[in-house]
Amino acid sequence: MSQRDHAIGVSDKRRLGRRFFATDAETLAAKLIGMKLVRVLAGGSRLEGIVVETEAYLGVHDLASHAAKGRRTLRNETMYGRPGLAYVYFTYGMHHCVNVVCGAEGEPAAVLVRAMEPIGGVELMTRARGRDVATHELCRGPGNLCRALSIDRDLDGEDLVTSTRLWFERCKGKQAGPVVRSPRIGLGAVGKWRSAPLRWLIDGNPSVSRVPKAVRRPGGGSR
DNA sequence: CGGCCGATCAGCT
DNA sequence: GCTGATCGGCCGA
Repeated sequence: MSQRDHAIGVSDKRRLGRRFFATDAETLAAKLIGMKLVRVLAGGSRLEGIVVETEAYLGVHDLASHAAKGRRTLRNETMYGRPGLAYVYFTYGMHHCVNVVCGAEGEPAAVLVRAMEPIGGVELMTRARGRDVATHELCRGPGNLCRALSIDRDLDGEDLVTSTRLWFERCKGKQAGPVVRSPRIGLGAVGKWRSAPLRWLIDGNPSVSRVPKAVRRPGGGSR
């Protein structure tokens, strides 16, 4: 590993490379579950956690995608870039969301990182959230995750393969709970794309943003 | 320009 | 379950 990477603790062995991202959105959404996401702040502090929830946005034919029907603007330009770039957008006048661009360059596919279970830098994440929040809630939901990790449009276009500010690593260790699928969250009227099972999550993980009805446990209370 | 809407969240009923 | 907050982006006139 390079001197610079060594200085900030990047492990080239575990870090996900370009090849990992150069696949379709469904495959990547499934593969990212259980991976470690690392964020290093400007001051050098390291925040990290395990990805527990993702959503796939397939391409120009996916009417729920920002790039539906080939829509291409300044805002979503990154979606058309190389696999492994971070596509960060601002929405609802107050929230940011982070995606991983995948597929072939020129084809706008991406995976939205919806939730993460914090495993490092909890105090800094709590401070960034600016409110009293339980640890497992710090990165529960895409807006909360970006707030906790201080991710905004400044990181749009960041190359996760080479970045010293944001990247993914393979994570050894157990994954508590089976990976299940559900429809994506928060979509408008986009026909069949509203109900397509393009969301992946670890069933039973407390950092998942919303428990899908389809996998609610029999006898379990409402949530 | 004007107007509408959103890959959300928190707080209340 | 419902709704207000809050504003950049986008599209149509």
